[in-house]
Amino acid sequence: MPKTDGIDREAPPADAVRDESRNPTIKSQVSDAVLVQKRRAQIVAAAVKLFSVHGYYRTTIQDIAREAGVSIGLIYQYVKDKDDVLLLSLLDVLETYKREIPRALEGLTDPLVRFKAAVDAYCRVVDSRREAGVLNYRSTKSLPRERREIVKQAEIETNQLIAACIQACIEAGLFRACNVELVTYHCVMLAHSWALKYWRLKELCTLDGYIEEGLEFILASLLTPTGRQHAETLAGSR
Amino acid sequence: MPKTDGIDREAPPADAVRDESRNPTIKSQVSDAVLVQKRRAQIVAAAVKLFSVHGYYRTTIQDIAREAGVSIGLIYQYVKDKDDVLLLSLLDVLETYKREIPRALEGLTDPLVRFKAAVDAYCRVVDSRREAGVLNYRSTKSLPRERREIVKQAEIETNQLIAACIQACIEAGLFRACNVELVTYHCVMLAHSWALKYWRLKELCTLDGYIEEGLEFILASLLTPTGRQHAETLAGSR
Amino acid sequence: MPKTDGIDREAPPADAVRDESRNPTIKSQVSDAVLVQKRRAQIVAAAVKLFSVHGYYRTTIQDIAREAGVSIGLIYQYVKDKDDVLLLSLLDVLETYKREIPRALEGLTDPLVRFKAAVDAYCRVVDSRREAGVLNYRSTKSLPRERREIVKQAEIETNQLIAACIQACIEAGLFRACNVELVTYHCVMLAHSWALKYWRLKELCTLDGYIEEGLEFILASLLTPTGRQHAETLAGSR
Amino acid sequence: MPKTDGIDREAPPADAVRDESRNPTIKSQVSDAVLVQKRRAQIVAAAVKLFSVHGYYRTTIQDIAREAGVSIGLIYQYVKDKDDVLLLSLLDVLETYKREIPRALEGLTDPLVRFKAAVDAYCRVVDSRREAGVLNYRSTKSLPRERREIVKQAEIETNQLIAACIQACIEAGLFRACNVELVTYHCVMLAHSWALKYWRLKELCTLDGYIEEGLEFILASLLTPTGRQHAETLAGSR
DNA sequence: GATGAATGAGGCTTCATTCAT
DNA sequence: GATGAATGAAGCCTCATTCAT
Repeated sequence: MPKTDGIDREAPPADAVRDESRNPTIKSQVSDAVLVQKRRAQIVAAAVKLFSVHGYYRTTIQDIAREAGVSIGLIYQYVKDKDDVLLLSLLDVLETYKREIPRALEGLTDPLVRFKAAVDAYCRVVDSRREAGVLNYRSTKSLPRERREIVKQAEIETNQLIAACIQACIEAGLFRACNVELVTYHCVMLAHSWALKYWRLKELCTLDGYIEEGLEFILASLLTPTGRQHAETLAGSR
Repeated sequence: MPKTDGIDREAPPADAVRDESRNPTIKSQVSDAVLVQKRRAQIVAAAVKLFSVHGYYRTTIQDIAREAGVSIGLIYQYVKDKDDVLLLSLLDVLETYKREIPRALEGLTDPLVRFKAAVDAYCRVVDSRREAGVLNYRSTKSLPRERREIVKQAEIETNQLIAACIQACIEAGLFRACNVELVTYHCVMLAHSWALKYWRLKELCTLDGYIEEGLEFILASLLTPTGRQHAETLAGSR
Repeated sequence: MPKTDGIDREAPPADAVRDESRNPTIKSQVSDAVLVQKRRAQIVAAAVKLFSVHGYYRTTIQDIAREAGVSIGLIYQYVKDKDDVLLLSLLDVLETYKREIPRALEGLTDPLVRFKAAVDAYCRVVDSRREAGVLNYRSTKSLPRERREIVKQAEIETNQLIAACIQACIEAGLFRACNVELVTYHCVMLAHSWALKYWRLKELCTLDGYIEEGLEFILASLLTPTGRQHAETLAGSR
Repeated sequence: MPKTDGIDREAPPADAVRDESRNPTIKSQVSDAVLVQKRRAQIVAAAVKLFSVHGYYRTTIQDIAREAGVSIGLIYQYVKDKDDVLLLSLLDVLETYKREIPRALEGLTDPLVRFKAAVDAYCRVVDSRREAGVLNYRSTKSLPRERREIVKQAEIETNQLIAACIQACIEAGLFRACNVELVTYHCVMLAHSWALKYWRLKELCTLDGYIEEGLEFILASLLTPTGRQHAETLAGSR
């Protein structure tokens, strides 16, 4: 597990590894790597948008082609299946998480600050692509088992970003010893719930309020007396 | 049943209203109410099972008919649409929640005990129909808006069962003042998460451990000093 | 191998066995056996006609449906695949051979007469469904290996009808000892060639002439002196 | 009709005529004749191979391009159509026959020897390109009528090579008078059958045995008493 | 009330062909 | 001359729904 500030140094390699292990699974008939990148981005952008609104099954390849401004045939040069488009789409969303959380941590060193920033960032990325976030819950099961695993793996990797922050807090004596991955899930579900239950939550509080309240909830259980003091200091100096 | 101010007095009527407002939307060509009840149960049982495993779109009416041991034509005598079957199925799952939670509260009077029992029960019902629980997340959006509302309404009503317990604890001075419905969602998502992330959680802890840890998490934030004392007393007397 | 007059007594059972072993390979979603029989006959009749004229790949399921006067969907209730339709079609043609040759032998007892009648009948059935006969040569390879085997098996069984006649002639001392199955193929190809090369043969001779000349060709090589005498006696008494 | 040794003198012109009448129908966008020749050979070699194995319709232009080691676009510079590729492929096979049979006759003068050599050669070329030989039976009908005629014409020309030998035997008094072209077809089908029924024949005899037996079969019917004596003399002197 | 055969619109996917580079 | 990315018409097949028995 990374220490206080080693997190963002660890993440990129993990990212690279995932990418390496993922792209081979989806072969394109086109060899030009740059073009593949570009076209797939085009296709996925359209797909995520449509899948988010209408769901996987109600969205046709025709729809995606039209939205992306390309022909149906073109899609099939960059993708084997409609399933492929879904996989790419789901991964694209998870990718966003993995890109944005580290960005929010840049320059931050205090473990508690980093933890709060990470959860805050997670909630905000989810908010920024709310429908897309729900997509994972709706459609992952539409994938064949093997591909489902790829998605799960990507989720676990994103979770690591949070887990590392928690771990750092524990090691700094700010958090009590706890089941790190389980606590991570509490944080993850806090973020996801915002998207999953947005239809109701939006009537109960603002995103800011939601995050603040959620963090307090989590911290109440995790902070050690030392951690609590540290938190108050931070609050005071703000 | 909670005391305080009548929440439980609100629920049953709500139930009745929901039922009244629901069944009329799904008309059967068959008039004999008992038969309708029986046939629908048969159909829904098959549907929930298949939807849970294969998803809504991958399950055909033919599949459902075969699983239910009836003919295709029969299904269309008790249901207008494939959508109807989905709605009925989703409501059936929510129904279970609404049936089981009150059962777990029977005979309990202490507010804190009731709260814990409610959350515990919720987690356990969800666990008992894990796949079915996920179904709501996967397929609710496949429903036309109007019907989606019915499902949301049913969810809100289930939430009331938890909310009432929280409210009671607050009124008994055991919980701090809080946004009741928001906290309810924390509890609800605790239960739902068990199903949604079962693939990973099952490797991190047992259901018992999950519930216990989850409750502690929530209580850490909610209990007042009084509540904390009360909780310790309860633990001691156990 | 059947004796002089046992042939037609053996064929039917063989037929039955093949049928039993064939139908299970093609499952229908409809259970009513009579209806399946009727519908398949309808579909196959249309398919053979169209395949014969336009070939397998140029014929669409739509075409077949239209020709058969049924809907596309109906076809798929009696057949799994377009491949299935092809298999059924090919077998249907072979079936005709297996039905017509024994019919031509009914009541005939003299081995040489029977042999000539068998070859004659074969040539005439082929002529009666010329295009369909060619279909086997054009399209059998379009079938997956396993199904190709079924067709080959059916061909071998048809060949047995000829082979039995040859065998009987040998046993009666009319034909010299020879590689029965190989000679059978000469006879079979005589018949098939009429269809395969009809475009040219029809300008060289009539079917009657073709058969007569072909039989003479074959008999010239096979008849023993005894056989030759017997043949002349037959010719004289005619 | 050519005499004893005029055959190979006649063939080339016929060849040239056919070539003249064929190539114009298939226009290339490339003008350099040598290059056209080379590229087409490359394309056809790949096509024959793939068509033989997978059939015409299951083979894509992409497959052919890959097998030939050229681009898709290049193919369309040397060919108008996929149909064109098929025509070229079918003719290529027939070409082989027309090249190999005369080669087998080189230096032979005795009519009976020449006849046997011709049939023997035909059977052996067919054997050497068995799958390709079958291709003509499978795919000629996939061609539009006009082009089908070109293929038929090419077949008739190949037949002439055999017909000439038969004619020579008749004129030498070795064969009885007979319908030369019809008998030619018996010979042609003997050769073709080896490919068409190879799946079964290969289990009944060797190619050598097949040819020998086949020739005896044919000769039994054709040889005059003189011819028969001649044949025995040849056999004795061998 | 129950059945299940029949329908056909609509989706996914392939692949011959074109054309800009 | 050569390339291969792009196109989109067309085919196979599925499956919700109907209706005659």
